[in-house]
Formats: sequence, C-alpha cells, structure tokens
Amino acid sequence: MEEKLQHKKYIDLLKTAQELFWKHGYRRVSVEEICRKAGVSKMTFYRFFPNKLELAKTVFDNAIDEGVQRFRGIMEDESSASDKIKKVIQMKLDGTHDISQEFLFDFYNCPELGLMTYIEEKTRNIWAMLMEDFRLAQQKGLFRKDMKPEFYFYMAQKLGEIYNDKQLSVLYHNPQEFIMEIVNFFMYGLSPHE
Amino acid sequence: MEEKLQHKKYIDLLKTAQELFWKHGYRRVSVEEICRKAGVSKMTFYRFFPNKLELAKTVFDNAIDEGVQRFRGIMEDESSASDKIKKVIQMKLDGTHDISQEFLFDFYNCPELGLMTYIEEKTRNIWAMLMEDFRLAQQKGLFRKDMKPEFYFYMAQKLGEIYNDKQLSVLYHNPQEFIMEIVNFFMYGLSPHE
DNA sequence: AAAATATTATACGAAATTTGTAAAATAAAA
DNA sequence: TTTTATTTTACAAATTTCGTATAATATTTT
Repeated sequence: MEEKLQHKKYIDLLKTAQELFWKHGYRRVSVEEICRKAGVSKMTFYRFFPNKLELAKTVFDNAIDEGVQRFRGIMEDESSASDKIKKVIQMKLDGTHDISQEFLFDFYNCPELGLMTYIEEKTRNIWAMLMEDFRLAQQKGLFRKDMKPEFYFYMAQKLGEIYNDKQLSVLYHNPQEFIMEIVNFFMYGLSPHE
Repeated sequence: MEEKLQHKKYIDLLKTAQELFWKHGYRRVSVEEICRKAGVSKMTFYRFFPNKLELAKTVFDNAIDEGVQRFRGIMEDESSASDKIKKVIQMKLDGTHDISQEFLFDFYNCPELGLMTYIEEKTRNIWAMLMEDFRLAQQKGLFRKDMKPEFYFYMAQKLGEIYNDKQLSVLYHNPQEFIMEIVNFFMYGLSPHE
C-alpha cells in the first residue's frame, strides 16, 4: 500500500484539508475537524501523515503543482495571446485553484521553524520554472517582447491584492465588472482598443 | 460613560467582531484576535462586554436591527414593487449585511445552553414584525394579494441556499448572471415579461 | 501642574481545545 | 480462518483561550 494516491481516504483527506485550509487558514482548522468532515478516523489520518504540518505541506505542494499544470495548459492551447492572459488572470482571481491568502498567511507566520525557508525555496523553484515558460512563449511572439517576465508575474501577483481591495471594489456594481476593469487595464494599459 | 455607542473603541470592537465572525464563525475566532485587529486591549474589551458570548449576541442583535431597518427603508422608498423585491433579494445575496451562515451555524450549535431559544425567540419576533410590514405594503397594492406573506419570506430565505448551490452555479458564466436568473424567477415565475 | 480617568501591557490560573499515541473492538479482504 | 484495514475510545502532554488582577502609561479634566 505504498501508493498513497490509490487510497480513497487519502484523497478525501487532502481534498477536505485544502477546502478548510483555503477557507480558514492553517491554525483555525483542527485535525479532528478534517477527519470528521472527510469521514476518516483520526488513526488512519496519522497513518498517512506524520502530523498536521506535513499534511499542510502536501496540500501546498499539490496546489502549486496543479497551478503550474494549469498555467502550462493555458500556454499550450490554441487561443490568442490576450485570451491566454485573460485566462491566467481569471485563474488567479478564481481563488479555488490558486493558493488562498488565508492559508498562506497562517502557513508563513507559523512559529514552527523552517516553514518560511520551505515556502521560499519552493516558490523560488516555481518562479524560475514559470519564468522560463514565459520566456519561451515570448520568443514565439505570444507576448510583447519589451517586457521583463519578472514584471509580468509581479503584476499578476498584485492583481489578487487589488481585487481584494474593498475601497476600490465599491466603485463597481458587481465583481465581474471589477474583474474586467482589472483585466482590461492589464491587457491594454491606458490606450483605447478595438 | 453609560452610553457605549459613543465610544469609538466599542464601535471598533463590534465592527471587527462582526467581520471575523461572519467570515469564520463563532468558535474559530478568539477574543484576543478581535482585540488585536480592532486595536483595543483585552481589558477594555472586558469593560464593554462581560464575555465573548455577550459580544456575539450584541453583534447578532445589531445585524438583525440593521436588516430590519434596511428592509423598511426599501419598502418605504419611491421605487416600484418589482424594484423593491429586487433590492430585498440583492440585499440577501450580498452577504455582508445579512447574517452569515458560518456564524449562525456555530452560534446555534454552541454547547452553551439557552442560545437556541435565544435565537428562536429573536427570530420569531422579527418574523412577526416583518410579516406585518409586508401585509401593510400588500394592502397598499404593492404586491400581489393572492400570496401569503409567509410564503414570500420563506422563499426569500431559500434564495440564499440556492445561490450557494455549487452544482447550480456552474451553469452560469458569472455570479451576476446567476443572481439575475434567481431574481427573475422570483419576480415573474415561468411567465414571460415585458 | 496635579488629579482623575481611560487605556494598555504583562502576567497569571483555570478551563477548554488540540495533538499525537496506545489498546481494544469491528469490519473487510485474502 | 487468518490477516489486514479501519474505527472507537481513552488518554497524557502541549497549546490555546478565557477572564481577572495589578502595575504602568496615556489622556482629560480641573
């Protein structure tokens, strides 16, 4: 039974944990709560994970992997460059796939040592990987060439924060309108289009 | 200093508490967290509220009062009957003003005794009050007369649940579209309009 | 400035929650 | 049946949270 991924209970635990962590962060969620909601006993939990922290790391890793996969999927499909950007942005704003701020905050500010370096290292690797992907797409002519990839990702990162800004969001009648404003600014800057 | 409402700190505590309770429910939020976020020391907290539970009750009461006030505001303004209904529905779907499910769940399932009866009693009173308001508006010809007020409120109550149904929501491209579908169904049933 | 008041910082014991483990009881599979 | 997987229950240790007491600091009032 070395292959944990085969076990339904293992999958259930991961899913439930992500759901709760995404919503409430790391510290607000207890192991027992996860077990209860996933319909798994605490004992089997501890057969799959040595402790709560390792569970969180696994959830974190999987989320990153899935994110990278999605990103590549978007990059490799047939759509136009602007569509690609839109899709990436919408993925970020969606929230269910991207890593939740709530979770990241707890995860990062956890007194347990080694977590910050863990996240930083992981992030650095992903960062380099995505950067390379972007550079390739750029060479193929998908994106403006006079733009540093780092800047693109930095701005994409900022979108989440902007989107969560209450002060700004009240200016729009609904979330969709707000998203489109952000996307459009990101796509066309201040210049008119079409 | 009998008038607590005059104190800025008191207001800050209530606001912060509601924000956190609404998001994470009752049990996940600690007094210290509220104090920290509100920028108030724990001591002053306990000068305003005897304990966490009383704070929650106050938050709850205020939310209900504000809800009733909003409802009456909508009822008394100049707009058409259909606009009134739309506004009430949108208020319910908005979520920031309405009482959060997360909070209500914890609040209700709390082991502390007397809470359920507390909520039930409070709810019963509000219910009667709103019912009377609705009946009056109905007499003035604002709403269809062959409809029981109770049914109207029951359906309005159900809207929240429907709106939160994931299975249904994926059928729509964005939340706004989904809301409009619900509103329209509520407004016109199956018959075409305009 | 001095006195009175409001607020915070810190420390603390008691209660409650959470963690991770152990052993016995059930259920499922070989 | 025997083996394996899972749950239930109980538990000690660690952590968190609650609510209070006391001393220190800031703010207002006189």
